[in-house]
Amino acid sequence: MSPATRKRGTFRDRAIRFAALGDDTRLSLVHRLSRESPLSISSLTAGSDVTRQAITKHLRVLEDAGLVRASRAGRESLYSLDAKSVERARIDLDEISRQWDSALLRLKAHVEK
Amino acid sequence: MSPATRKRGTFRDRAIRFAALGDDTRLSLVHRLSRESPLSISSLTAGSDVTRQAITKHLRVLEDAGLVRASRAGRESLYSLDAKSVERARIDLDEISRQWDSALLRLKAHVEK
DNA sequence: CTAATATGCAACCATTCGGTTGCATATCTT
DNA sequence: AAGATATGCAACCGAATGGTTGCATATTAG
Repeated sequence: MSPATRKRGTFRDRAIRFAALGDDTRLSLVHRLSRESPLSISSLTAGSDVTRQAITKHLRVLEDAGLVRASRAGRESLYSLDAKSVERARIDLDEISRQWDSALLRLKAHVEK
Repeated sequence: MSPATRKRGTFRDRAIRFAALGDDTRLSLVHRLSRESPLSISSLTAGSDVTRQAITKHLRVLEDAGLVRASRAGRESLYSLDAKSVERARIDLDEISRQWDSALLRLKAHVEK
């Protein structure tokens, strides 16, 4: 199933995003791309302690999660952050917080009754 | 290193939180706990399609990431969401978004100059 | 007391993951 | 054209993951 045809909002889809962020190398890539985009695979590899191939794989994971987009420019592959996808992850966390808050309110009301 | 003594804010620490959320079974546990806490392992297992042992392991992962806290009540282990930890994850995403926004502003300023 | 319930511990298994190395290919640069 | 640079592809490897089953133990209910 492609990202486009895949139904939105299942736990799996959301989990894939979080899983992509759930590795320190990838998280550091996301941070770099949030400060400067686009960046090539080589420049992303420079300043990392792993191989270019490892970085390539990580970028692929981020891309599959929709957190990052790639475009070819000559011999370089340039990666940019997809801010929308980061926002989607944030919204997921917001939902959890909201449900928690309202659960607390219900509990409080129940205790006071 | 215990969660308390571990230095805050490294990519690894943040990544561990996201990694804990990066599994659909665990994400669904977090969702349930955000609506109703505390819940026992048994009740969390009911309504899931995996074994109690699997759930136990997942809860342990969530607990190690600080997203959830356990307490014993008689023969039951009761798990609650730790809202602070969810908030911390949200803050991490906010930081990424903010850096992205300011990078965009810098780019815009540069182009207009 | 006895049976049922709730959990813990440990071993085991297949798959995924993060990483490497080696080689091929495409695109500049000179 | 030739060399340097940037990337892609594939095989391989050890460790971590997600899951199971079997058995032991503790607590509560009848």
